[in-house]
Amino acid sequence: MSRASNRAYETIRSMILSGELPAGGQLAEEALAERCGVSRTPVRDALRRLESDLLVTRTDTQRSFVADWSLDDVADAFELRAILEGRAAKRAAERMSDAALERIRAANLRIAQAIHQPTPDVGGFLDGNRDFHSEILEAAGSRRLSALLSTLIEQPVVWRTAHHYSREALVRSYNEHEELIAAFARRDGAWAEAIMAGHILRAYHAYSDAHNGLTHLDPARG
Amino acid sequence: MSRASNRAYETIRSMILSGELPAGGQLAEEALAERCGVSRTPVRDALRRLESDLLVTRTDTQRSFVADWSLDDVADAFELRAILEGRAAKRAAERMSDAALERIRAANLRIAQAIHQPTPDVGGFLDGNRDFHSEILEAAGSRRLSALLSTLIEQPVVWRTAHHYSREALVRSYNEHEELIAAFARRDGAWAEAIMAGHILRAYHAYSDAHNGLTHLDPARG
DNA sequence: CCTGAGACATTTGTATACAATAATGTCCTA
DNA sequence: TAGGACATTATTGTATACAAATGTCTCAGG
Repeated sequence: MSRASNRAYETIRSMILSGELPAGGQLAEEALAERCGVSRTPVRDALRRLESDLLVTRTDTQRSFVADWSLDDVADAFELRAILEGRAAKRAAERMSDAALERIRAANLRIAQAIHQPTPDVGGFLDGNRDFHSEILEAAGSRRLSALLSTLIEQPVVWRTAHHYSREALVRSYNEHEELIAAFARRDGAWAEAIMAGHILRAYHAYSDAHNGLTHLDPARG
Repeated sequence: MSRASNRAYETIRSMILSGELPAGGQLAEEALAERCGVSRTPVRDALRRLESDLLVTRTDTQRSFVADWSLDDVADAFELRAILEGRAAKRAAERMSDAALERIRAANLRIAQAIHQPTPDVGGFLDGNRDFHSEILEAAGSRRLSALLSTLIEQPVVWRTAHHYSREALVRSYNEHEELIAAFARRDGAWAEAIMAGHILRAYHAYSDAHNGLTHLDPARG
């Protein structure tokens, strides 16, 4: 599944995450093939992968649609993330190498730099954030946990609203990361687990609040 | 992915679970296609699904192999199952309909009948057990939780050793199910969660004990 | 106006051929 | 004999054609 298949996967995935393909919309293989510039074979491959990511659903008659996330689904996903990423943080704290700890520190440093621009660099924040969390997952050393979490971390609704976070919210996130680092430095699994769970659930409520007031979403960042 | 694809999936899956395809063995698409009596296309489909079930792994160069489960992997999987199925039991208890409760009772009744044969009907036990747990998952009403757990419930090593459970072990399992039913009947989520977590972890240790002494596995049941 | 049967269009499933890539073996050189 | 470049073989990736299934529309009959 090298070039064409990955291309189809990335293309379709980003079209879903960006909202270019609307939630609930049907995904016809041939149309996607044309848009991606490949044949149907790699597109089918990509749809399978996206289905296991839960970004795509299939009817009983094998038609594919962009997954439609209800508010309950989002809450559900965050709750599970809190449990599983808490678990990951605990394991990570208990078995973290000094080198891994340094990489995690470095990731949060990049986050700090992204935040303290004249206008916060949200893209940079998201990159750093992804690195931060994936380093922890790596340190946890459980392939299974990684596999389970991979289906929970990418959520279209969240992705699309990330740009609306205020600088204050970004700073709060940074501070929680610092606290996590302190827990890791002390190899305190229980502490790390508690902070991580809180971190995820706070993020959920930030998302949730933003969606109670905002019915229209301004695509401009900042 | 109707007939041929499902057939390939079921065939390969059962060959893996039964041990006919040895752990670590390579899975060449064409060879599998021939054994399944279909072309490579549905086989590739099946391999993808099996990969997301973690029954198959792929190298960085896209060669497929039967997943090789280390003891740590098994422990890991059981631990996650305990957490997630505990969660499912809690949610189920909190929102269970009377009808669902009845179906769960019925499943455990089938288990009782399977156990109390002259020689215990292990196949019947496994069927009832699967129904019991999947009814709970259904009642929990979280598609995400179901999706996550589906990758954890089928484990080749466990599957292959199920036939070695003593009648006593089967009865213990039945009794724990009865206790779960009591928790459901009272809609006590915390109780249900605790029992379920214990139930899964006990099953893990039963498996683990069986594998400390047994290096050779007798295929005969009973 | 509703309903259902049937023709037609659309979409997905499978087989096959060929291209691209990875693994393996061979032979030459140092 | 060890090691490396090259040829050979095996395996996977992609495109395409066609088969099967599903969805849609029309129109007759009530």
